[in-house]
Amino acid sequence: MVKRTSLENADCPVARSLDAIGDWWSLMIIRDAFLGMRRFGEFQKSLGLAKNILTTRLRTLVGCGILELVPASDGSAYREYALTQKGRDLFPILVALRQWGETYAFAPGEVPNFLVDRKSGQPVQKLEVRATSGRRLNSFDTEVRPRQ
Amino acid sequence: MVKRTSLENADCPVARSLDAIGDWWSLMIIRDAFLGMRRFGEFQKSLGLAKNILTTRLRTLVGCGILELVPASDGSAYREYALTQKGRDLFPILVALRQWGETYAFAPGEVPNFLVDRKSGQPVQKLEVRATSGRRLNSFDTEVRPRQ
DNA sequence: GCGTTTGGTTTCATAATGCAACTAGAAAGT
DNA sequence: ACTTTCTAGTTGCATTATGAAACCAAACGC
Repeated sequence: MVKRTSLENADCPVARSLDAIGDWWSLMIIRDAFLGMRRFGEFQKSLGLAKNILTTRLRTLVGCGILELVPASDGSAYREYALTQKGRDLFPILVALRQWGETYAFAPGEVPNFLVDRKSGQPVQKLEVRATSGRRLNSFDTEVRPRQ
Repeated sequence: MVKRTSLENADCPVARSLDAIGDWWSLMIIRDAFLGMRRFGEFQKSLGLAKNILTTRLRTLVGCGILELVPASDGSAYREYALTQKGRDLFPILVALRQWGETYAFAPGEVPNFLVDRKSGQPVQKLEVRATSGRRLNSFDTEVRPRQ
C-alpha cells in the first residue's frame, strides 16, 4: 500500500485513516477479524485472495498496529493475527459500511446478512452523527475547522 | 474499479459497500464532495490525482448513483458533480473514518483539522454503536446472522 | 474573433495485483 | 522414526491498474 496523502491533505484525519486501511482487502481482512478469524489460512480461504497479497496486507496491518501476532490459541507453535485495541476501534467504520450496504447495495428481493446484538437478537441501531447536545446532525450541519 | 466480491461474500453488506467506494480515491472524492466541491477541476486540484484516474472514478461514482451530473450552479454550460441522497448517506462512514484517524493517526504534537457542528462550533460526538434498547455495544456484543 | 480555462482523452511508463509453482517448518499418522 | 499432510508463507512471471504528460474540443472572457 502506497502512502498517497498529498501535502494539502496531510492534516485530514480521513486521509490518514485511508492510508492505513483504505483498500479493499485490508477492510475485508478486518471485517473477517471482527468475525473471529485469526489464522492466515482462514483469511485466505474466506477472501479467496492471492497468498502473496494476503502476506503484504497482514504485514501492513501488523506494521500499523491494527493487528498483532500472538501465540496460537490452540497451543500449537503457529501464530495468529489478533485485533489490537486500535483495530477494535475500527468497529464503527465497519458498522457504518455495513449499514450503508444494507440500505443501498441490495435489490428488493435479496436479503443481506445482519449484524445483531447477541443478547436481544435485534439488529443494531442505525449510526447517527450527533452534536455534543445530542441533536442529530447531517453533513450540512457540520464543517471542518482547519486547526482548532 | 473491479468487482471483487467473491461468491461466499456476496451477501455481506460490507463487501457490497466496498465494491462501490472501497478505494482510496473514491472516498477522498466523496470527502471533498462533503466539503462542497462539485467541479472536476476542484477535485483534481484538491487531490492532485491524474485526470484520467479522476475521470474513471467520477464515472464510477455517477454510475452507482453516489454522485450525479447536474447543471452548473453558476449558470454556465458546464456541469457539476453533486452528491445524491445515496451519496449523502455515506456521511457516517466518513465521520467514522475521521474520528478513528483523529484518535490514532496523529502524533502527540500534530493537530488534525476537526469536524464541528456549525451552530455550536463544538466537535461532533463520537459515533457509538447501540442496541435498539440504547445500550452501547462493542464488537464482542454483536454477531452476524446469515440471513434473518 | 482570439487567447484562456475547463473537462476531459490518448499514449506510454511504472507500480500493484493475481496466479501458479515451490518451500520450510510444524503436526499428525503409523 | 519416518513419512505424509498441513500451514504459512516465498518466488517468478503475466496481467491489470495507476500515474505523468501531451494533446484536444467546447465553453468562456474580452
